Amino acid sequence: MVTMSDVAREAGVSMMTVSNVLTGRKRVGEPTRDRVLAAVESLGYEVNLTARHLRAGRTDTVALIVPSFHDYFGEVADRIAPLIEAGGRHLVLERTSADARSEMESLSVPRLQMYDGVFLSVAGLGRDEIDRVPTSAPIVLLGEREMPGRFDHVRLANGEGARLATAHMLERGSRRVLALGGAVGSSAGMESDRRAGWAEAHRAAGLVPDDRLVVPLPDFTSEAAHQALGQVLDDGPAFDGIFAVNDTVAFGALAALAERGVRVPDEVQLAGFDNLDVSRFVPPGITSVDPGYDVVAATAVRLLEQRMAGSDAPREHVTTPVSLVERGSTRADVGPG
Amino acid sequence: MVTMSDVAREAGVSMMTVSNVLTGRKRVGEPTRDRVLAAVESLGYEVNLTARHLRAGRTDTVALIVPSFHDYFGEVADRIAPLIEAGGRHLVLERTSADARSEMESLSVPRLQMYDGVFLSVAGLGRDEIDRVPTSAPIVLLGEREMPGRFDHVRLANGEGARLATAHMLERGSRRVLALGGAVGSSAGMESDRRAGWAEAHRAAGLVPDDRLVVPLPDFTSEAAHQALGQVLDDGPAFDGIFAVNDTVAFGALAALAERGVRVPDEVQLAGFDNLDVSRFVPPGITSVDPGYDVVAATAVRLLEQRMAGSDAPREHVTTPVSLVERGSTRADVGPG
DNA sequence: CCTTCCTGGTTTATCGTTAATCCGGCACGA
DNA sequence: TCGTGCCGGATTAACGATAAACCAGGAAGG
Repeated sequence: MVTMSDVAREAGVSMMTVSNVLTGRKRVGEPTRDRVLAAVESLGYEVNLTARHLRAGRTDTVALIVPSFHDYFGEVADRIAPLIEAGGRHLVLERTSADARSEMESLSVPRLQMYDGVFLSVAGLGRDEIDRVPTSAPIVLLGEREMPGRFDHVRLANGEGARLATAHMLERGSRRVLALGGAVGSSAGMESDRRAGWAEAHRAAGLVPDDRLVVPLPDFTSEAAHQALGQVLDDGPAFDGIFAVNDTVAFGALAALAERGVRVPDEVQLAGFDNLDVSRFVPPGITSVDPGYDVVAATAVRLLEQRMAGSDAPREHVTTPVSLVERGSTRADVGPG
Repeated sequence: MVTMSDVAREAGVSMMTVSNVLTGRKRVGEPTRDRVLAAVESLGYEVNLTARHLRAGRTDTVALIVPSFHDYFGEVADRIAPLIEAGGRHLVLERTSADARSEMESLSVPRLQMYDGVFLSVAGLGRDEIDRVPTSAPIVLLGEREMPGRFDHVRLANGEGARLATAHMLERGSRRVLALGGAVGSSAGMESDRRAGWAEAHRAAGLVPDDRLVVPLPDFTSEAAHQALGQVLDDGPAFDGIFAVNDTVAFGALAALAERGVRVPDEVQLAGFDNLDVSRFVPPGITSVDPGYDVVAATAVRLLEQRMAGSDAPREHVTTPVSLVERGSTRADVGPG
């Protein structure tokens, strides 16, 4: 590896002069600069960023650490990246998950400290892991869990989104809306928020939420939803609407319905959450709660940059608004039933 | 920031002893170890990875640098991550793209050298950028471009996949299969490979490929496909099958067909490429070419680890096999027409 | 009793870069 | 003529960790 001192020797100057030429932080005479540049060129020198980072005490890099790059977080990442770049920093992504050991690993404090700032999704994390993370580092939590106040936190208006979607289907004639992927217990997660919204919409419509309409899922995949809904269709309670906890789950539901010839939205209305790009195109178009990705991204970046700038203002917990995008999977008008 | 020397002072030992306790690389007496650990605990010391990396000359980190985290690369990333972790290293993702400046940025040699190894997708890159990358670093290219032999390279059997899908539809009664997202010119990219396979299937079936059936797209998004296919349906050549350059494009096509009441697969068969998870669930199930993600990932990781181990064996260019997954969007039997 | 070896630890030097300081000259104003 | 400044550049000293060499003291062996 060719280092700065090689260049310095080749050009007959000191290392500092090479550094100054390359960073432009101090004035260097024309002829000297030329000799340095020539040496750089001929030796093929490239600065060693690790060394620079050590010296500088920062990495100019921000990490987004999420359980999966798909769907929701993929969309968020796409929005955050340009904002971070605009701030002169660099964004990298890491996954939690894989196995438990490597989850600890990527959340280890030393690793977090390699970054000037971190967006951390707490979706799949235990409370213990989070409690081990020191408050000192600039960290913004993304996610739906109720979290200790120690960190800035951006979350969606999950309850409101679920309420919007469910109310919409109730308005359009549904009477028994399944909550697909709802949590039956009272765990403090995204799914319980969404379930609360589902229940609230029922009550607002003068209906009593029926717990048998809450269908839990082992995970929020299409496959799990496909299986579970198949079961319900075969020998579960009757229903005429589905609020899926997210769009991926909605696709699984769509497949189960199609297999049994159940027409959407005529017999069953369907709404999801996340408003994925593909949801717009999958016939008949999946009605979905839009998380307002741009706002989520902008808010998260604002909080993080504030923290990276050294602010010790009180932590903020921001809930960003959501909206309902109506498509063909729910009825445009109140149906006959 | 609390450093190792703080710990050493607190414990009344030398820095090396602290280091040895923490890394376990040398034996340390029981009472000394206890004092060190106590000091670590009380000061909240955490090792500085940047410094360790500088000293060690490696980062134990591998990067996957791709144009987007969606779809194909999202799937690949999911498969590569555990394999890299299993090798005791850490995987991070970066995006090329954003703007041109930051594209250069993330591909700059200094940045690449921060990683022990790099998977690089050349999808959106100019030849110039690639030529600037030195061969010395362990780099495995992922992608469909014809690339200089300087790098290890994993690519899909694109032509074969397109041929499989097209032949399948021709067998099942289609006579005029659209190539949606094919390149009309002879640019050396994935789309031209796929188009070649499309043409070959036609010839093998005794048909003359009709260039008017090749529909170029500005980009491979659902929206672009939706627009373009709408145009074709309104006043383009007649067709009874669609080979979409990827599944995302296929979704756009599906929407355009549905809007006009064209039945799939009865009137038009549809096949895509990538076999995304969702393609299995979107009614009627999208027939798709499966890229064999596991093989792609395993091959790429094998090549990179070889290179990281210092091998200077000749570069390998591996083409991994694909397979066709038949679903409801193509006909199970030859139809009446 | 002296050499040899081991144990548990310290000292020294270095990874590659850069902030801060220092220094020799030359120009310029008083 | 002598400060006073400035300019271009060199020296010094870190950033935080660790490999390698070194060393004190006791045990073992002859």
